[in-house]
Amino acid sequence: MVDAPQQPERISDAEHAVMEALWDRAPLTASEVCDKVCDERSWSLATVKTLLSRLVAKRAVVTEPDGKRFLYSPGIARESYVGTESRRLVDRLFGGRAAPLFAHLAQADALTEDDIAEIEALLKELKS
Amino acid sequence: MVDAPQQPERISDAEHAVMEALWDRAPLTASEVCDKVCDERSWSLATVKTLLSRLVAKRAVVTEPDGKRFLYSPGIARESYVGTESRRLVDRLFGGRAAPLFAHLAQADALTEDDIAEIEALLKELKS
DNA sequence: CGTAGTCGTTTACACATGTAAACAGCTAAG
DNA sequence: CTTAGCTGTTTACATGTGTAAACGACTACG
Repeated sequence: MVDAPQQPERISDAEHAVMEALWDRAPLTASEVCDKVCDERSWSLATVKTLLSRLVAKRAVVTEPDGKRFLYSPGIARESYVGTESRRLVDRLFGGRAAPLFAHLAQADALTEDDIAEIEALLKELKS
Repeated sequence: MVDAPQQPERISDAEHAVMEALWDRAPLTASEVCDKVCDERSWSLATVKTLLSRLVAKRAVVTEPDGKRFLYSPGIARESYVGTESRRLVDRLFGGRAAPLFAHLAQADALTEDDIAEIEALLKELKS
């Protein structure tokens, strides 16, 4: 084990868009990834290739050879990424407590009727 | 009005630490800010001065002359910053909906008993 | 009156990020 | 066989960020 712990390296905004494409469907080739993201963000294929390389370097994306080219797949679960990022925000802005975040969203009218209903349901489940 | 809309410029991680100091108490001099943050992050006064300048440039911090030096105060409300950042996260990771964020926190055991109780109370209030 | 300390400002420099062109290798079509 | 078209890799360059030293102005102590 030369490489053991490997705390998750930070994924940038642009890189994140690429990850989303791969989380949605994988494995994909570089140009397939581009097809999925390039119109939205108006990137060139070159840009996507750079981002993919960087993600591979960070081990956030893994490759598998397919003939002469590569197929790219996520190297980390979306769950895990979302977890780290949410935790980061809650720690930085709400002292690590989730309730103040919730309070803030409520106060900012960021909660729809549906949100409220769903959260209520989840709460009920948590107490069972 | 030369300058009207001014969408909030991004505040970096290090800058954020300085903002927290000023949100906690203001106005402060540069070295007072340093006193509050420099041990935690082991920064030099020089670093704090740089961060303050950048924040002033971004208009996230405002200055008021006090004799020969400046007193620094937040130029944006913490509320507002927290709002933007929370929104960013919810948009990027949860499709703009708050319920999935909540679901995620619940599933990741990031909710304490107290959180749950508080959220329940808030929900009750929302429905009144 | 010099000089040590304290301000804010300028300059510095390495690394991250956004964005992409250039290049080298290979394959498929003429 | 040449060449157009894909690959992935290398190189590029501007801007942002973390971190700080250097500098110039001023004040207060000796």
